[in-house]
Amino acid sequence: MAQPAVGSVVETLRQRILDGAMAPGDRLDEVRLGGELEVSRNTLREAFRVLEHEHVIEHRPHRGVFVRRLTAREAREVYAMRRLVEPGALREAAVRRLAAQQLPTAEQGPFERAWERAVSEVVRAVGQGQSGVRAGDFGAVGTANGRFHLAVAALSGNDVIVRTVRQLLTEMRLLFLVADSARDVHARYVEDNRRIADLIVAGELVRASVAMEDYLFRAERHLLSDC
Amino acid sequence: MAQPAVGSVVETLRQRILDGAMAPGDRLDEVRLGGELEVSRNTLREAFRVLEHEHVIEHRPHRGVFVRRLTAREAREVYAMRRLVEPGALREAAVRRLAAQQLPTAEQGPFERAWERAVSEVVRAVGQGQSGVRAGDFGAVGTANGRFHLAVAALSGNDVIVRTVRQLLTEMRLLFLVADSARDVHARYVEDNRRIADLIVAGELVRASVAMEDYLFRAERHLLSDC
DNA sequence: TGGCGGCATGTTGTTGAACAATCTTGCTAT
DNA sequence: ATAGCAAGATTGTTCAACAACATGCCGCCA
Repeated sequence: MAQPAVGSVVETLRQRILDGAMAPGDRLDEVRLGGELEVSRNTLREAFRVLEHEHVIEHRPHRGVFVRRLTAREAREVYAMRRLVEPGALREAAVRRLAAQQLPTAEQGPFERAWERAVSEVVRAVGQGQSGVRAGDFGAVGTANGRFHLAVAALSGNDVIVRTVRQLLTEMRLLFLVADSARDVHARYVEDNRRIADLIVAGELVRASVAMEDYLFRAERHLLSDC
Repeated sequence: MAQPAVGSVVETLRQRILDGAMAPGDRLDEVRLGGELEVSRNTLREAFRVLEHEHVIEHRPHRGVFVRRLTAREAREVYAMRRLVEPGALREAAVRRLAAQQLPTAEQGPFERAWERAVSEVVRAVGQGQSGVRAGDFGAVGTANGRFHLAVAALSGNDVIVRTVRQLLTEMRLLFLVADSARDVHARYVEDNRRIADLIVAGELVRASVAMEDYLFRAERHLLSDC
């Protein structure tokens, strides 16, 4: 019991589902899964409660839990939400930076170091996406894309925003499981990510915000065109 | 077992906590609470997992679960998020209405009816707030305020937005448990709610969006001035 | 007197078996 | 073919037990 069991069960199941090991609509049998993961039904059920609240699974009383199946409508809703939060996070980052410049010079150093670290994570995610495209590894491209958007959200310095974006990105992965275009939809936008990252590095955060909104509009149209 | 037990335990505990029956920092003892609510420890633990994910309680491994204590920083973060989402929901509502006007006339009727219902819920919440103020019932004012903001979010027609706002409002109630100004902070803004509702009724959704953002800025300053 | 290690105690973490409640399936009788 | 029913399977919940961990107390040593 190095790590509490429920936590690792949650991680295992989430990864299995988001990696496509189980298809949307599949039922998760308590006794079978319990035997497979070597945990009791009670522990498994605690994990189910967490995943249900993450919207990864759906709980139908007395019927079991199922891998969530997202509708086209939900896809539109998630994108609409992302258009509010992600560009907003960049505007938040902009005012945060402005505010930092009016701090006593003693406190500007630590802030600047934290800022550079956050920006470098954005740049790193873009790099991973690019090398993923070159290697033809679309799974890696998808992972890198998630890291990019999470890193951008983190620029806001706002944990509430970050955890909301993380939630939305999880639901996006659920979406890509059923979308035919999932294979190349990420790859197609690696260049967009780079452009946004360039603006961030240049300190042009408001322009980055606009570019992000534009990207989200196009990505939504692209994805919804085939599902 | 008319209703599955876990669900009602979650509701009971959430209500108890948000009504102030337990103070932030209090520990929730598994065996004591289990005896009190007449459920087993396992059932109670499932409920804890849900409430933890709602950020109502905090789980410290091997130590127990505690009523969440929000910091001033988290308060700022929640307000920053609300400033992104709630005005955004009103802008979403604006484009949704514009789009509906270009629908075939056959489908405009149902949309218009649903819209009127949603608007009337906003107006009703304002009325409840006003009568709460007249009666001096601050608890009712707080409840009405929550209903108002949730109803405004619902105008977007976006469930993802609605559930995010619901989550944020829950955390707000946790905030008001410790803020001295909680008593009158809601009452002070009932007039703001009415003004926003008037704009919504008049179809001036973009102006309502701006008024909402302004309101959230002032409410944040007011609340943070004493905590 | 003032820490410091270590045991006693209480609480959480997890299990497995048990049973009730509910859903599903397939059969039967019409 | 279909309505209704019986049998089987699965979920919902409880209980008792024990392992793992945290905390506080007590005496020990300096």
